[in-house]
Amino acid sequence: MHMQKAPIGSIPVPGAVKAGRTIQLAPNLEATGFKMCFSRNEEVFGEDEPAEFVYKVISGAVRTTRVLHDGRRQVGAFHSPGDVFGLECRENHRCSAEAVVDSEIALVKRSTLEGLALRDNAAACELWNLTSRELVRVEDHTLLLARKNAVERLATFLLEVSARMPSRTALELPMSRGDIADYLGLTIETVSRTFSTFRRDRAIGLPRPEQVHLLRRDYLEALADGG
Amino acid sequence: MHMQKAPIGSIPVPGAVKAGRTIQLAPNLEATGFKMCFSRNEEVFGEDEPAEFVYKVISGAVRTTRVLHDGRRQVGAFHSPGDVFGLECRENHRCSAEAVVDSEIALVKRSTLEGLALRDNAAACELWNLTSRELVRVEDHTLLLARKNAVERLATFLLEVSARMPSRTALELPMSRGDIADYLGLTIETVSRTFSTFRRDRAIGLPRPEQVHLLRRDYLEALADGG
DNA sequence: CGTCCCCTTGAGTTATTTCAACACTCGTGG
DNA sequence: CCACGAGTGTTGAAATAACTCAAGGGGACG
Repeated sequence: MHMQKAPIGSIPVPGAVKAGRTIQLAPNLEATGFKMCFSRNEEVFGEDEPAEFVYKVISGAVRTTRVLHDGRRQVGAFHSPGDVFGLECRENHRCSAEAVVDSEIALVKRSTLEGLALRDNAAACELWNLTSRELVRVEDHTLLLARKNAVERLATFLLEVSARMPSRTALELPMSRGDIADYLGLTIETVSRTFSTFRRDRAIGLPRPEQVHLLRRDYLEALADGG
Repeated sequence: MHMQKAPIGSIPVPGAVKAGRTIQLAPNLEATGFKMCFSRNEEVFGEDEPAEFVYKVISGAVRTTRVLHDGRRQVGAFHSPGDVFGLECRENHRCSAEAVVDSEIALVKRSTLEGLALRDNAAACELWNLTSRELVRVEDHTLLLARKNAVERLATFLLEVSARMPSRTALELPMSRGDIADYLGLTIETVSRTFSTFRRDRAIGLPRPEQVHLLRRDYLEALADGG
């Protein structure tokens, strides 16, 4: 729909779009594409829009979301630099995607990839791999949503973020409490209260809402595994 | 582990294993495999076991489950005749699978499929497709688990089952209330009470616990979509 | 006929949500 | 420089959806 319009109209830095670049989506998967910049909370693509591109986070962070009719929202995933997202088997996107903070994102035409997959067997396997890994992540998340309580969910979340960070103990959370709540199937208040519980128990340091220090990783790990 | 032992030792009907059959896993994906019979609640494969085979339900029904350390269980999926399951990108299974009722299941060696995927591009795309469709299903399920209440969850479940049934209004549920509860992230009691609520509201008929008649599909659909 | 298993129902409990108030940060403009 | 307002996060108190515990019903089966 506005695939062509909104993103281009929203580039914070002129000249941020550079066509003809080679984008590496996976170890054995390169394709021609371009980069774009998205500002905080800007939509990368919307639910039900034609899935024309596949995306990769270069810098920043992206969330994918879905909403029920009455506005209840779910955040399906947070994507960090290096992550591929928007890879669909349907013609239309099944979720929307927004930049959590100002982000640089690489785009590759979906038709380019499909053509590649038909010719190049290694490419097809890489695409399968990307989808498989996403499936693993989502399945882990369903276990969290189905059977873990608030404390266990937040502990799992913090360790998940930590695993994708350069520093494993000093976390910088780019997303808001609301985003975390919608990711974990909780409310903002419960997330906030649980952060406070962890701080009171000296499991984390919380100098600022977005800065988390993991003081007792073992404590969080025990919680995350549901014991 | 007991991939070789337990299944073979558990065939209810002698001669149920027939080697050398051609199994059709998808429209353009056939491979040599064999069929086996599993009795009610018998394990098809266990969590963390080497993923040696890929499976397809011929008749009956299969559930995949995962458990937390303290025994809390989640049912990740119910598989009906025609469904492929156990297709993993890791070396080991990430969940266990059990027959919900006496079931006939086709097995294909994973290595056979991988060899096929490397040679045949159409086959690789079919495998990717299978994984993608599973991802779609699991993502829908996370929205249910994250943001729907008990009534909406059960309404969604009934419509989901109905969509895969020959008769769309007279459902025969092969799984127990406990299985449904673990699939929907609820307790047995809540599932049972919600069934009763639907019956009281004349949305379903419930002559026996496992027989459900959808009397007011529109009513259930409105609930399932969260409005 | 008794036992086992599953399902249902009731009553009381609890984790989480809801509603409400307040604190903090950060621009903006007087 | 300070006042102001918007946005975000925290905390308290009350409400509630779902859970837990407990009892009883109904088939299936030996």
